[in-house]
Amino acid sequence: MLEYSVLLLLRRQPCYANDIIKQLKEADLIVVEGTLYPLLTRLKKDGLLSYEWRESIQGPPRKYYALTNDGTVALKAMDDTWTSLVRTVEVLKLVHS
Amino acid sequence: MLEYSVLLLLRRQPCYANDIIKQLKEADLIVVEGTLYPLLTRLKKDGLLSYEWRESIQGPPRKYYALTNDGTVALKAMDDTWTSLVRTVEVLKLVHS
DNA sequence: CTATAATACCTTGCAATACATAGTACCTAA
DNA sequence: TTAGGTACTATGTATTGCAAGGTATTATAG
Repeated sequence: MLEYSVLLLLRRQPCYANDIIKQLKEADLIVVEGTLYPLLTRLKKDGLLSYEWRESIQGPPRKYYALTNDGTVALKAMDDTWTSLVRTVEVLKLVHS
Repeated sequence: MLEYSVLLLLRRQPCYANDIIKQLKEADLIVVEGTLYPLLTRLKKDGLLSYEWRESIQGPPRKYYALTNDGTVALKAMDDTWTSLVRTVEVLKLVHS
């Protein structure tokens, strides 16, 4: 689900790690560095994300991650998976109430 | 989410492992023995489930698991957590579309 | 010029979860 | 008494998330 959330975020525009953490927090999802960095590295390794270095106004340069074509395809698949999971829970709620 | 699903199932009536696997499959959730048994043991250990042995028509006796009071309380909390997660994803979908 | 603080990225170790696989125990029927 | 089906259990592995600590770059204060 976190992977899915990150891809959703990056659909709009490239972001770097702290951007992502901040935006997830705005959606009530608390994620820390130790979780996000390995996740971004993994998604990059799997070809779903790419990154480019951009200089910062203040501080060291940042890795701005963006969706690749494969990432867009994977995101569509996750859309279906997520929808299916939500539906599963709905069914369980209804049938066993 | 699987934990949540199992508690939802057991809300209606006590079930044993194969019952649960079958009913989850009917809701399009594939779970295998190696996953479910440790999960049931854990929920029992945490006091969310109790079980009683019942004889079977054919084969060895079965452990029928049921929600405890603590389990019912935990289920309510999971309801909120799940609703929150679903809402989070909805927000991410809308804001970043 | 150096030291400090802030920012950004990365690594390591641990715990929890899910799976594959194999194993044990019980019951019925041939 | 043995074979097969059912039910429960145990072990090892991969993945995921977190805590904690570490490295590198930049700006600012002394």
